Amino acid sequence: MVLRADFYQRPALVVARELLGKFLVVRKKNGRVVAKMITEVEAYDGIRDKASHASRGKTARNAAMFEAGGIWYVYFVYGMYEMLNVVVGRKDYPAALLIRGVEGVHGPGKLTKTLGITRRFNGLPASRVTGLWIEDRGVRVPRSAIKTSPRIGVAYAGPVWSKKHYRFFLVRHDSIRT
DNA sequence: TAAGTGATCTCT
DNA sequence: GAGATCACTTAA
Repeated sequence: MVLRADFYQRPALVVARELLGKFLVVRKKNGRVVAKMITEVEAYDGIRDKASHASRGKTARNAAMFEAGGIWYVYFVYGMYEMLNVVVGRKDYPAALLIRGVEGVHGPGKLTKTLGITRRFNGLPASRVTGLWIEDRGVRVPRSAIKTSPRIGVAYAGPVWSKKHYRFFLVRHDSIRT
């Protein structure tokens, strides 16, 4: 089942947990469809989140974060890597989830490279139409399989926001059944 | 541990 | 326009 806009248009921390165990699906140029289970995400929640690109207001780059949930926010960093986020929450409340890992691919930069995801998806809906979407394939994730930690690479955000447990990841993959 | 890489943002 | 920074990765 393809996740629809109403799934995303809820609080970031709620959607973040529920995204674990869902499948990121991409239709490649050759028509082939690749689906991989999401295993690691990070939340960026609101304008007051000092680690978020949106903390200093709306710019050309982060505009997608201010839209209603259900679209992609893809940006380019370090001269090399595309970062894939899905926008969540309501319109004009900037929030997004960075997809950091899927099964077999650990790291947001590697993930986009492996799956061929680039900024061309920025601002587009997560749907079959655009060729990049997320599905619920019935995987049940027990709460005990989810761990949290501070987000990676956000020391600049100061002592409060850099330490929030906004990173969610799966452990004990073998305990998860379809 | 540090370099690589270029878009983006914040000053001049 | 210039300079600093950066939600990363890899090789050492």
